[in-house]
Amino acid sequence: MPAIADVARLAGVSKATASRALSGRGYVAAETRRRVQAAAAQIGFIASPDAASLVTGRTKNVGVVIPFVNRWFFGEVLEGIERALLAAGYDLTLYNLAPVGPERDRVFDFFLARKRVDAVVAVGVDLTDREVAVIARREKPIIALGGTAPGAPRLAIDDHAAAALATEHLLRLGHTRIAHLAGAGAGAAARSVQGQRRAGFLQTMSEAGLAPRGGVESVVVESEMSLPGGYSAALQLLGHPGDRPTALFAASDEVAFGAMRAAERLGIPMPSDLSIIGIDGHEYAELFGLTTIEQYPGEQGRLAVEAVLHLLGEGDEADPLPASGAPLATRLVVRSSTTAAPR
Amino acid sequence: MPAIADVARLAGVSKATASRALSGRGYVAAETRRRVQAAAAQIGFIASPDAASLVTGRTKNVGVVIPFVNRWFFGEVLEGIERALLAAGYDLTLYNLAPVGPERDRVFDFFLARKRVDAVVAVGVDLTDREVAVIARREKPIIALGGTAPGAPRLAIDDHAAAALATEHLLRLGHTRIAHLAGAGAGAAARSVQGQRRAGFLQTMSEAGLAPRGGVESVVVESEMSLPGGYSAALQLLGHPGDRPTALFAASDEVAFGAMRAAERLGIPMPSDLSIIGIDGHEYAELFGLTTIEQYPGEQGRLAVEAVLHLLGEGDEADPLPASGAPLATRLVVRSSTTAAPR
DNA sequence: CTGAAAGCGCTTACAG
DNA sequence: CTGAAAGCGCTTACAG
Repeated sequence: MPAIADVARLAGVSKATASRALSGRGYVAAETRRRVQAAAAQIGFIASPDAASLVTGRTKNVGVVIPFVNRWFFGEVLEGIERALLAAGYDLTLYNLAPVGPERDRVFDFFLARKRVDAVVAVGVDLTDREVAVIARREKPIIALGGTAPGAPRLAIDDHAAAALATEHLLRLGHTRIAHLAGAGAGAAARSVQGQRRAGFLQTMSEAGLAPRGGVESVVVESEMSLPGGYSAALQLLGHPGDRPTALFAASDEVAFGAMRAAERLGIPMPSDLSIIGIDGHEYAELFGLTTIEQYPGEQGRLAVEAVLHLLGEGDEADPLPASGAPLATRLVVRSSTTAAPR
Repeated sequence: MPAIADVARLAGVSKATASRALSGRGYVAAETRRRVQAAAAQIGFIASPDAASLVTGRTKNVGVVIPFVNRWFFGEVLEGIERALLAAGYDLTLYNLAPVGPERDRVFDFFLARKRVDAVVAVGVDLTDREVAVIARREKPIIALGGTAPGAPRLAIDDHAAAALATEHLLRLGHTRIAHLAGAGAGAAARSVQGQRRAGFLQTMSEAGLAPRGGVESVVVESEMSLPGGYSAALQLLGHPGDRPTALFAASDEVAFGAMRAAERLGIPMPSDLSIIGIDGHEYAELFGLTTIEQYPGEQGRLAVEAVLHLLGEGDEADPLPASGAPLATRLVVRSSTTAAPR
């Protein structure tokens, strides 16, 4: 492995000059720079990032904390982050951790407590004060995407508004018996993504004078935010004899797909007897004719990286923190899964 | 940020002793070790991995090259790798790169050419000789999982055998008009995963005396290995008037789901008029009643890490390279999507 | 069992 | 514009 000393020797300059010529920082005569670059290319020199980190204090590495990799939203976000980071010459260190458990503590107390990353972006996870403190103590910026991190900049869609919009869409179609397939923990964690969606639904319903007679539990069913989760929740909800809802607002498209599957299984004609709307804009949504509130996780990942780089002082210092404050883009896309309420 | 010198001072020992006490390498009196550990804990010292790498030459970091994150197989593998790496105290640096393109070159010529990772595991990607050489020159071991890397240890299921088994299953059910929904490039890249599956299908068919009259193109359709890919390929295949196949062997479960969707759309009753089998054991397979050849990507990821750690000399040197040579586990799981051929 | 010294491969003031 | 020197934070022979 050639070191910078080898380059310097070959180019007939000092290590300092070689370093300046290669990094582009500091003055170097054009001719000298060319000679150094040629020498580096000739022996295949590539600077050791670890050695550089040691003195600059910058690792050019960003940690990404994410609970899933194999759910559409998370996978898209991750790909978006990776693409943007790579383009900026940064590495991505992945911390894929279960929502709770000993692994999570280990990631925060050991992995992220070291000086291996310059910043962390937390995707779809609610960080505790303690977890934020661990990272803040190392003076590393945090960006929360989707989830929450107390005191950290947050990039997210307005989940409450998205849920309200989805619910409005169903109301306008004349539905009154509407149920919500919520994410697990929606009732308990009010500020979480699933909590906000549930709240947006309930508020819109009650503003329409449709407070549920049987209590909230009669119109909100929680399940894992996945296709199988939606399937089993919908199976219970729709299979129960009695006042079956005519419309379902699913907390995610994957949950909606599961619900569609359950309705098929139960022989409920769609959309005539059952309308379904989701949130996400999943890549399969078009194929399944699912009406949904689209969001753009790949782009969200890119924005998160932009914010991170800004916080790290890369690029134009003058620019404000991108997307700070304003909620991220969403769009209602109406397809065949929603129609007028049966009469 | 406390450094090891701070710990040493507080514990009243030298940096060398502090280092030995904390790392567990070298002799340290039990009492001294306790004192050092207490001091480290007191000031929240955690060794800088970069500084350690510089002298040990080990980064405790593994690079993962993977073309997708958001396809079931790849997502599962990634989670399996991450879990195993974390457990071993290693970081995972993600290189999610498009199958071809300038980004790919950049990853190999810059990112992986540096001394930032100890090893790389390449998932579902066929590395060129040049790419392997870049990494080998840095003396970093490579493990290929699913794809191929010339000269590197390979972990994979026997794709040819899996395809043969799937085809056999359909043949035994009396099907003779069987088509294969292959992955893109299956015909061109014989040694790739999709190429092997295609070959296994064709060989089994011809051994059964069922060489296609219309040429290979009449029974093999290539598409992207995704649900939408399978959908559009199957739509073409099944929508065409004439001798419609009675069974489909899809190169992956996601392709199979797409085909099921296409059949529904075309009003073809399943499984009575059309049997479908896939490969993967996708988490949705059970829900959709899909017969498939299961594989276990999470476990495969774990095995890949085991192999990497072994190559890096961690753990028992005596153990042989895990799973070297022998193909990884698969299992035929019969569900409702396959049945006897219509007569 | 412990410490002083050297060194891993860079970059950055500081002189000149 | 360039070089000598110091130093980032560790670990590892080498003495003792």
